[in-house]
Amino acid sequence: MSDAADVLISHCRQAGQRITAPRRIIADVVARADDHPDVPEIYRRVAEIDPGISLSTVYRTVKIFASTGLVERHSFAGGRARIEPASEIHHDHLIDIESGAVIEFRSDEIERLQALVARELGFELTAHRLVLYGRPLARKARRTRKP
Amino acid sequence: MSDAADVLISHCRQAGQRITAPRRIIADVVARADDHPDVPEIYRRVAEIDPGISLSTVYRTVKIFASTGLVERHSFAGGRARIEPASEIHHDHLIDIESGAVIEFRSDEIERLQALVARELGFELTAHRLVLYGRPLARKARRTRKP
DNA sequence: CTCATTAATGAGAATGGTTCGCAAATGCAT
DNA sequence: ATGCATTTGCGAACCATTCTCATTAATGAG
Repeated sequence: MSDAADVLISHCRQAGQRITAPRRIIADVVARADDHPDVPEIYRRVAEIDPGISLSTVYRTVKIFASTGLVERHSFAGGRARIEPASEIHHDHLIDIESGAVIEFRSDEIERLQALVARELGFELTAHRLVLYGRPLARKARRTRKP
Repeated sequence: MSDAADVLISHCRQAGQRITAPRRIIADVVARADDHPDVPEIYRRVAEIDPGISLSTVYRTVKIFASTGLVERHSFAGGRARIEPASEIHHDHLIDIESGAVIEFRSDEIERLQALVARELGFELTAHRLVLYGRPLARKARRTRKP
């Protein structure tokens, strides 16, 4: 049981939610996920630990976690929501269009400009979603192999 | 029949697609839409003109238009794809979290930084999606009513 | 203009993610 | 321990989207 999972369950308790076995397991699976799984995938992982837990419960629990802000629901592609444990530091995503891999990044400069743009439009920026799509550059100057 | 619709159908023809009555109508509805409707909504508008056109056909036709690049499919919120006729000049979107309204904007500065960030990560930026969410600022200096 | 060819359509079924409703099971304060 | 409100599991329901397939229609050749 990771500490991140502990944080999730303790927040649950503070929110007046009951701590149940399914929630512990789902918290653990979500907390240790580093690959932005969608809910069906989380369900698969949860099922490996306890096959009795229903898909509904996974959806419900993920929704609860998301409402505490400790877990984020993104929607990169076709409909399904992809989940990640929220980190203190905000980041955006870059999708490798060849492999589908999700790379996290952060640019304070871009963040700053976003707030600025929003303000110019007469809005207070409350959230944003930035996803870049890119093709890996031919890496001629790589230094992981000898020449 | 707007000229934008004409552009759509002529592109269709050039792509070897047949020009049919349903496609003409759907092209017209999409071309004159300025509010990012989703497909079911486009279907509703199409049905007002010709109730015989099926939802399947609307989906198929929108997909064709999207493949020509003349129409864009965004996914701002829960699952459904929202459609807009593509303009020459790229823009991003700001969502008014109170009204749900979609405001279009453009920031060359942000665009430039995105390409830069991608390159630093070892990618050639091929596309991006930026959506800002904001709350309207209290407009103290409004001048639409007298004091 | 007529035909044959072949793509497009309509209607409905199928899919896949997500939510709902409800009876049965369970956490938790007492 | 016990009662009761919260959760769960299961299946049905939903919604957007895609697929199937028989029927219809657009297009190019003659």
